[in-house]
Amino acid sequence: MQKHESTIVDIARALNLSIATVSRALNDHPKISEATKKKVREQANALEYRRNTLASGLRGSRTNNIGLIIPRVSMYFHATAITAIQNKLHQHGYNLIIGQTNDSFEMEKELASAMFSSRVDGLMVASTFYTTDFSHFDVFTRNDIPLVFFDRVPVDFYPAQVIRGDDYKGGFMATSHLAKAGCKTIAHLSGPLSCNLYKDRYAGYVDALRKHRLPFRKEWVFFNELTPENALRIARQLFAAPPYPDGIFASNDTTAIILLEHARSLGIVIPEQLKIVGYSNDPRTAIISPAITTVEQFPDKVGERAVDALLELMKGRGRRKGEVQRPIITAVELVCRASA
Amino acid sequence: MQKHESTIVDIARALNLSIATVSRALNDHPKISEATKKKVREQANALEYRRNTLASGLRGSRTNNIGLIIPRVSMYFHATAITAIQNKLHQHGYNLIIGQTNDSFEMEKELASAMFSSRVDGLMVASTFYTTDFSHFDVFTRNDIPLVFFDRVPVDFYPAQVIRGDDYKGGFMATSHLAKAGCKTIAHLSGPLSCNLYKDRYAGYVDALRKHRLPFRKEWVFFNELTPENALRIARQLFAAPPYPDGIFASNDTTAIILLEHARSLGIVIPEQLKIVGYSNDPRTAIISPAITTVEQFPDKVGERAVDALLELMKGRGRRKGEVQRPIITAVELVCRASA
DNA sequence: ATGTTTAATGCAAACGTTTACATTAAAAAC
DNA sequence: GTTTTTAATGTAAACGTTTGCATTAAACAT
Repeated sequence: MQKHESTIVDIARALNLSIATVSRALNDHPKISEATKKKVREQANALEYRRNTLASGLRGSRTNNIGLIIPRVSMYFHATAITAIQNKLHQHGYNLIIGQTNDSFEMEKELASAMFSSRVDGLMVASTFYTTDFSHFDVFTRNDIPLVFFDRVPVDFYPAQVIRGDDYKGGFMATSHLAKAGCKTIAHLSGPLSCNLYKDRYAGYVDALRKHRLPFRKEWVFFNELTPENALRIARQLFAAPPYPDGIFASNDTTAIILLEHARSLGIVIPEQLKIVGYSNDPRTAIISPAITTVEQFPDKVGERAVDALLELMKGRGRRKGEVQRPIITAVELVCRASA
Repeated sequence: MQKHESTIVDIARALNLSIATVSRALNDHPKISEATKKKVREQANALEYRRNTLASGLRGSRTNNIGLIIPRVSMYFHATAITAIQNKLHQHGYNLIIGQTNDSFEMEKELASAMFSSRVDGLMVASTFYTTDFSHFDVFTRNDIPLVFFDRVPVDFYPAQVIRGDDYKGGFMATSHLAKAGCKTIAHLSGPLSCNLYKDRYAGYVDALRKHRLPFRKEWVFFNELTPENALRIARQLFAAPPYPDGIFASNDTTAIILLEHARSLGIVIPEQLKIVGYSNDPRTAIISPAITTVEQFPDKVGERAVDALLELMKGRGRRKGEVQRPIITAVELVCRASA
């Protein structure tokens, strides 16, 4: 057996055909006779031939690889979205290259460059919390490579397709739910407003307060990154001394869980004395007791819509150059549980 | 500005140098003068040049891409492992290409082929539950492409590096813990024995029973795939009529959680009347009440060890051809909580 | 018979790098 | 002042495909 990976040249030699014919046969070109195609396919099998996608990508300027830049694959929302994305892309014959930023802006820049280097056919991005400058993606737009942002998207205008959940509505529903349940003093744990998610949820919170004629008090709103550490620190601060809030809208579930556990440890009874709403419908919220009311984002739908949008862009590539697409906003849903 | 992506040819033309010199300059070749390197780097920046990794991979037969084949990126263990893997690979200048099998054997074959096609420099695999034939990976071993299996690994001999947790010990510790806590009748929800994980945990279970002189009863051992549906079905079956088991060792946490919830709904008091131990230390086990005793597998360590092994293989590529590496077994730890 | 169409295949260039093997020019050695 | 060494750069082939443009041979039309 030959020692090197077999190529179409090997097949051509074995069958005494030209490499052009072999290439066409393998690509099911209409002008190649069925007999030849069959022979070629059989020989290819016998030699365990696999197309070298580097060579074919280089020549044909098409790699069938899609890049995905994402903060952390292990977060519930993203893990679920990835699954949907990968499945759908695979159906259409694409592979997925995943890069993880760990919410580092520098890493995001590096990854964008690396993705371009490997000539992905398209790129999907959920940016870091701190990305406000998106110019590292210019190389994609300039070279007309389809680019979609999903979930974490540019706050200011950037010429690329955007798919995101309806965070304003989510924030509004969550806060309204607390208000309707009788809460008078609703605190909000937001994240940095540089991120569209928190900005929109916060806006929903503010408007819901106004609608229900509840006071907005800035000492009950927090804008730190929603790490467990920060959550615990703020929980301590909130419950250091009365008056306590009687409702909390936390902009993510991890934070909601920590708040709940901390309040419980202080003997505060939930939902009687304190109501809590989280965001994302992380599996843990269903299991903790009392189970936490939260906002379902349908990460799989978001992922699928993002892929749809990307495929659409790839189809129309070249034509609609520079055309501005309007953002796609996906539905959210309040999941009512015992905590509120 | 030019319309096409810029290449080293563009740089060479702009500086009136040969493309060879430019290539060497960009690769920091020792024989190129500092002055030239500087000029080249500046021009590259100006033109927003990015190396085309297809071309360089084709020529140099090195892509800097590592493939990862995994059942589901959203499972806790794997999501965590991926994060560790990706971070560590990135430190060494590699990108990660992830393929998800959804535990389908057919998909695994397809993905293996696709990974080979894109000429990954190495491949990491956690196989499906049902993979017993590993011949679709032969193309890697035959072409001397580093291959490591982790977590879900071949049960029978296969000539590739293996990294796995100490599942036998995990099963043994879990069962012993129940026995020491006074359980006399310990059921075990295992998965299909075609998978090393379940096979080893089951073996640990059996040996622990023997050591503690407890009876083994085959009607209290189950080997179905550990889906939520199966878990619920078995839970109903176990508690349809007395005698009930007084301890259960579930081979995964999802199953343990469902058992716990079902038992609770029947009014069975945990841990007094029934003790439960799970496997994996899924975050949900810490949050449910009572919190579930489980086995920590340190997925990040497993991932890192797998990367270490892969990097090692890539270094020594060619030399130790055919040499058999012995499996690496990583530590596990019993996490004692209220459920047992 | 000769010209024309059609079907099947072949030739050779191109994609953007890397690298073995020159080549050149300047410096060093004699 | 010739030869030798050294440093810097250039030439051209190669990696494995794809594809525009032939070419060939057979089938058909005149």
